[in-house]
Amino acid sequence: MGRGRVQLKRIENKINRQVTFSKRRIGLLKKAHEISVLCDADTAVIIFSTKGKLFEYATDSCMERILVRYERYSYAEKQQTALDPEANVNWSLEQAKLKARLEILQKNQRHYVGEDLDNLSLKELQNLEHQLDTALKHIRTKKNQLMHESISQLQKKVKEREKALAKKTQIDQQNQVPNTSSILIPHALPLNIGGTGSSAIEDEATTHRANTSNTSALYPSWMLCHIPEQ
Amino acid sequence: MGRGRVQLKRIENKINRQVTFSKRRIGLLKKAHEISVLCDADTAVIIFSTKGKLFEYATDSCMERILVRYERYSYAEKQQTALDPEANVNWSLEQAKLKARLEILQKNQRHYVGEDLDNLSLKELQNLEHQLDTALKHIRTKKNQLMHESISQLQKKVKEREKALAKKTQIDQQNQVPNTSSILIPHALPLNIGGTGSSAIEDEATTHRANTSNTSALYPSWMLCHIPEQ
DNA sequence: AACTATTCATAATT
DNA sequence: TAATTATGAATAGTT
Repeated sequence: MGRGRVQLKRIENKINRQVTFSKRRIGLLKKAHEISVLCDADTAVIIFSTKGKLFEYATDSCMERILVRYERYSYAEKQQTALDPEANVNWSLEQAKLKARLEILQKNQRHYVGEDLDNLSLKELQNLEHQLDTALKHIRTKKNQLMHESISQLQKKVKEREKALAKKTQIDQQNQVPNTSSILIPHALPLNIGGTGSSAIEDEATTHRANTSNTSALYPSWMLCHIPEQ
Repeated sequence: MGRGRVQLKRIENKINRQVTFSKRRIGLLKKAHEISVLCDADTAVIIFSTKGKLFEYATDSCMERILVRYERYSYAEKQQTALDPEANVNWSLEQAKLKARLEILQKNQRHYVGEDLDNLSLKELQNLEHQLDTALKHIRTKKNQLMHESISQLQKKVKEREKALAKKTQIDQQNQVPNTSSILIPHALPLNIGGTGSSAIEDEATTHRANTSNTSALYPSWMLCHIPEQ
């Protein structure tokens, strides 16, 4: 990368090594974060510089959780881990971190339902507004999609019934039973599946705007972490 | 990288996610090795796939050494002593509960930002829509309130300055220095305070954000640790 | 699994 | 120390 190919051996020039370390460290942590988010992976990176300074990344900012998971994974080979006093420490740390995260999430949650707004700045309020606006657009898009699907299905059913009735009528007539007075002719269904008082058409207009809007870079990425699928 | 820009969010397509995971996993481990060799750093990478499979890299292939070093480095945070085994059980139970709550909250959180909507029913979508709609109203009310407050303050300041200038002018005239041509007469502020769309204040905030943080849009905040290495 | 068209990362340079 | 730039690497989408 950069000017010229790079040899995979220790950079002897101290300055260059330091500079390269800084750059690559950032790159490595960034990529760890990316695979974590993109691929739903639990990732931890630990880097000690030559001088012993620590840099780290962990999915959800919770290194201990991943390290515990790591230790547990290789538990089969080391039966002692569970009895190790240090494991206890890890547990309590994990506990504290979980609680902290819970609190943050709960606080955010309240913001998302429009509560506890008093301590927010104008800028924060604007961010929140934008975020919810975007979310609403997504939701309405999805809702519309579902409604259209269900309408299509209903219409399909109606047509089927219409056909069946027509056929039956024909048969009845052939059988010289010309009693058609009781045949029910289906009409178009009176569909008015509105959302929050707004009409479907209005929603659709909103939807189109949603499709073109940019949603990335709005949320703090940690808060959006997915639920592990296992 | 590759065809088109990639946005930092979970890849929903399972196949694509799996493929990307394989590729990026290799890339990440390779880069970990490179920084390790080039910059003489002690590096460890742990990756759990969605399905729980473990992948790892450690300088000199000795993960335990690095993990021990890590624990030692952050030992200051863990002053807690070992607990009796009974407490341990309770803790793990507590842990499980916390995690369950966290997962629920996280799932909700995603809904609140308009993601992961695929498994929701029409009714759930409508509820969500209503909830967010209400929240948005609260938020906008609060925002408007804040903006009005700040406007009042600004107008107050303007008036004060107006007064001061008027006074000074008077004094100048009394002192036979009739130079009033350069006096700036403040006008009413051009205020255009809308709800959602494009208010002057909103635009200004946005502009400011763009100017000051064009790098932090690219890198998550944790990555922007500008502490130079000692 | 192999192949590009692109974007990204970064070594060298300023 | 911080930008800029030329260049090699990584990789998303495709076959």
